[in-house]
Amino acid sequence: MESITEAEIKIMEAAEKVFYQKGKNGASMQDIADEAQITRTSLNYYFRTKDKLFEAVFRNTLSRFVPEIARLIHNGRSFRDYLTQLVHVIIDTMIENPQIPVFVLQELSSNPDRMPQIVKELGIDSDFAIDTFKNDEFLRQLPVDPRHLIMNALSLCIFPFAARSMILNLMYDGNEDAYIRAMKERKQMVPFMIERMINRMNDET
Amino acid sequence: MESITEAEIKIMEAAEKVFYQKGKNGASMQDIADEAQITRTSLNYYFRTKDKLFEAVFRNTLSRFVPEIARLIHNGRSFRDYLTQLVHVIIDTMIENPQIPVFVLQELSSNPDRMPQIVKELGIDSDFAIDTFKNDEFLRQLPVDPRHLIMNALSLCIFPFAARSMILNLMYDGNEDAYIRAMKERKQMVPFMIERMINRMNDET
DNA sequence: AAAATGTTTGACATTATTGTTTAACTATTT
DNA sequence: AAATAGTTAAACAATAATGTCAAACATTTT
Repeated sequence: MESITEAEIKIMEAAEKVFYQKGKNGASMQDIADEAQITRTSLNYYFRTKDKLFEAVFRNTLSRFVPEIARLIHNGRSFRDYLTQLVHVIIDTMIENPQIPVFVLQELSSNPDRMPQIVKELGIDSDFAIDTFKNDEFLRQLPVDPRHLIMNALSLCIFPFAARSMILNLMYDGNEDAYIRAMKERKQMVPFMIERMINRMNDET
Repeated sequence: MESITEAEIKIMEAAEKVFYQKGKNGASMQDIADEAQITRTSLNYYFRTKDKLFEAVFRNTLSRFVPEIARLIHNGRSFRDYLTQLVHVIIDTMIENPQIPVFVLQELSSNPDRMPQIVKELGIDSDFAIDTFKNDEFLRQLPVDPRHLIMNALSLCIFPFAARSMILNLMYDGNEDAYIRAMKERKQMVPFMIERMINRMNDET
């Protein structure tokens, strides 16, 4: 019976906190053990190596939103609907955990293979997704490359969290509530922009 | 006579390469010494500590685009012009050095104080910039919060480089030329979108 | 309660990393 | 060429970090 014990949960929470804050290499096993209030030896007992622990935390992080996105893709809704829903899932997740973007981007950049692997395991088959988009009649008649549309949606959702400290301090004067409020506004604004983008492009090109 | 020697340049180049690749904590002084083909002791001779070396590399990175942006702000052009130029500066810089976004965002997140400090030294006075925007008549009559506009412009420019490996592999099949071409397209597309954003918002709200 | 299983701890071994010192070496100045 | 300043390198010291082991301890099963 392989079930997740209380201790493991406590460790994962501590590890997540420390990894988010200090990054994979900046965090030591001792830091994490301290945060979890156990000895470092116990940490090794549960997760054997730092890399295994990191992988567990990373997978856990991705599992907060990747399965939802997988469902969106496989539900076969229209591209418009898909983008709108995607925006909501992403922004809601990031409001809960603003450090995710840097954490994920950092790992993606220093180890480009791990993430695609896990994403696949969590239910997103990139080939399937690409095929779906390629066969969407709506997309086929769009004068704008849908890849730009997807990039735009992701950019507009994720970047403001990736650059959180700068934006918070420079634009919102360190007022966290104002910052969060702005991020929530974006849940409406981004789909609106995407929509307008598609229409205008249709009009003018 | 404090001038930059050839050795220092060689070291900075090596350090930049290694820091970009492995991050501040992932990179060791030995890694950098190897890359620069000198002994680690020489490295310490020139830069004394790892943190000083990192700071030098970080400042050097910022100096590639921050002064240009500072000039844009102080030239007192209209907000529209400013955003358009900003987009060009950023995308051009990132095409030259796609690893900058993750490098900077990582440091910004783990050490939020260093960057604002250096940015100021490189000529951007954030208070001045904010005042300028606050007094722009065009902005005052806009129905959309200009902070969102700035966030949007930055997001659309920077994120596609921050998530480079994912976008390259999933959307452009690993074809670097196609990826670069797409990024160049965005130099036109992003200002166009910002423009449309402003107009449509005016029309409909 | 004896046995078996699971968990915690302290001690250990190993390696990686950083920064310093001292001596050798090189180039430049006087 | 003697002296000076600048550079390199080997050796050293100190610490930090990882992973393993065996013994102690606790909990559950038989």
